[in-house]
Amino acid sequence: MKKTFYVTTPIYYVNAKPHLGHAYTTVLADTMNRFHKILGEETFFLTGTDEHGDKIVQAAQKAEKTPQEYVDEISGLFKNLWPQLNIQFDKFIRTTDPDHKKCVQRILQLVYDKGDIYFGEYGGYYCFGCERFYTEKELVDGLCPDHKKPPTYLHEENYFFKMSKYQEWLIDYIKANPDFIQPQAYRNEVLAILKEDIGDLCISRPKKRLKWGIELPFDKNFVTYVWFDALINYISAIGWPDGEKFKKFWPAYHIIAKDILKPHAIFWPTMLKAAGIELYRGLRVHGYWKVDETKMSKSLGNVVDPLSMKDKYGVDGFRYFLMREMHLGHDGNFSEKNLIERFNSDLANDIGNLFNRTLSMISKYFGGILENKDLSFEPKDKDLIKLGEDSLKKYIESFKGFKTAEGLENLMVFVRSLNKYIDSSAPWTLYKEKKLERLSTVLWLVLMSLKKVAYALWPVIPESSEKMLASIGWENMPNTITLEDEISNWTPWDIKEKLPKGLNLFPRKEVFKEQDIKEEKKGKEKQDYIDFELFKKIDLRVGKIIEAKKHPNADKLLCTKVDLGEGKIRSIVAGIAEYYDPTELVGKNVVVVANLAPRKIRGVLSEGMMLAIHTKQGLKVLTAEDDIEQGSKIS
RNA sequence: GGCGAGGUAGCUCAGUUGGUGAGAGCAUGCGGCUCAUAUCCGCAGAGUCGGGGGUUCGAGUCCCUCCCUCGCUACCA
Repeated sequence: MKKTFYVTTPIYYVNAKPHLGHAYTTVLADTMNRFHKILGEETFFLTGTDEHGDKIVQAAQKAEKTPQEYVDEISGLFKNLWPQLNIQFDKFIRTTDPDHKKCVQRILQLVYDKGDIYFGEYGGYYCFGCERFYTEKELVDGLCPDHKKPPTYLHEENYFFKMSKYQEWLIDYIKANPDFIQPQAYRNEVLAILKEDIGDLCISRPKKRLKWGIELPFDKNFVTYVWFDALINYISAIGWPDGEKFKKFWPAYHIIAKDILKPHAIFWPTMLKAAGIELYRGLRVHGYWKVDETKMSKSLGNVVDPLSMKDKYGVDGFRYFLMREMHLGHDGNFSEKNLIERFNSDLANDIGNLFNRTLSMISKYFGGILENKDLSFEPKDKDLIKLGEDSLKKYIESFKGFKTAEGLENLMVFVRSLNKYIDSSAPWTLYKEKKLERLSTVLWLVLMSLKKVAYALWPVIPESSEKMLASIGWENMPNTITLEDEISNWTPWDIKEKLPKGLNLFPRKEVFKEQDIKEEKKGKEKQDYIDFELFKKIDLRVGKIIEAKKHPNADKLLCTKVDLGEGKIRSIVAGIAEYYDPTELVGKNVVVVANLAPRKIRGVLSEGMMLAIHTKQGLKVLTAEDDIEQGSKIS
């Protein structure tokens, strides 16, 4: 039976336009999918959209549409975008698909019947504007990121998944399967998270507040929330439990960005375990693309939309850069300058020119057809063959590990050596000296090498790869021979028609001028400052401490009452218990950030921040002279 | 504050269990070729391998310490 390969991207939330990050993840998945195709495997590639939740409902209202109309529209944007990047998915799943909903409910019921879902109380920060809970991490400076207002702490009853029950098992599993989560750094991170109590997972929302979701099969008053909906797409898409595709393709490789590591590395395996479903095969985690901010600054007038890069440099130029420049697990830096340099050196100068010069010679010396197929290799030819096979093998190994940058570098070693080989063989001299037999051997060897290079590049730059293969008279497109077999296949093929005189797939691009680079540097220096407007936003005031006591539930914190002369007394929690006795603080005039967002600290509300000086001896609260009026503004 | 990952040529990165003068590509400079997209090939310069200390006959590679970056986390606010 054919080996199978199943790869997924996350399903993308339909409240935002696709950006560079989405594009990278999906191109990587497509590249991996195509790579396994040319390894001769039967593959399946899933992507899609995540369409439930409040944010969608609100966005729909704004657009004066029903949620369904709204998600239909945005989901379509994603679905139609990918083909423009030559991304060929096998299925595009939407969490509003009826099949998906049924599948989610079936799994919920299964886990519920098993006793791993219970009803309990939930408390969290709730924003009435958004009609949703936020985790502390999602809050920006203690405020709802959308409404910039402090959330309210609410209790309500909900359903929970007994995730903690599987914590020990998961630790053992990850330790026993080093390949399960990669790269290593993220595996370590997951193990670190698992050292602490992961708790149980709240999986529902009452319908009275959220209707746009999948109803719990065992309680009509609730819908499921986020993870029991979203993660299950990976198996609902292929027809769990009885579907043929599920039987054939599961388990999958999941590609994700590092921001959703925890749900995929912890929630999802425990969910699968609880449902008695085989775990996924591997999780592959990549970093972020940083986009050079100065390039995007308005003052320079050179704002760059990364997706427009494909229009400027072609789909393949863009895809190549993404795959070549991002080292799996690390953050990458996206800049047009780097893209141009990479495009010119690898694609235009090395690969493109190599194809062009070879075709040109075959055309000039043999009228476009290499007839002599009776080749005899000299030692230097055999060296080239050895080197080519080695580099292609390394390429395959790297790609199997999702390390595209490393793989492409290995392939470039072969490409460079081909340019060297042409130079040292000097076909133009052979031609002058009429050594036509040797000349045809040299050109065949280069041509056969080019076939391998073009073939190996198909996963990354499919369109160009196909053009390259066609240009050298090899019309048998991928799937007729596996890449691994092709590596050691050094037999000439029939060239039926004259090969073209040249092939200019990647015309060189203009390099950035020095001027631009200097301006870029100038912009960078500016970033180290904050502007005056920003400073003005900070409201510093003098306040008198009228009461101070230890925090009931924390060693390092003091709870104080501070009078800012505004008619009400503020409660401020300060992390200075190690340095001050509560009594010695009372009566002091201190400096307070008056407009800092309120926040609960270990259960006590803090409505401001007391400034303090970090001295070698410890913290010293910044004080003002005693006769200064409370509420005085500092600037 | 704790844990983890890093800090190697201008840039992106390799450097096996410590051992011949520290590497590759890109970028820079010089030279060569002419089939080719001013492309290709060769040569060269450049690095106190984050700082300091230690173990060792010998350390980028082990130990300690400090500094910096990133991630996670916390009784930071």
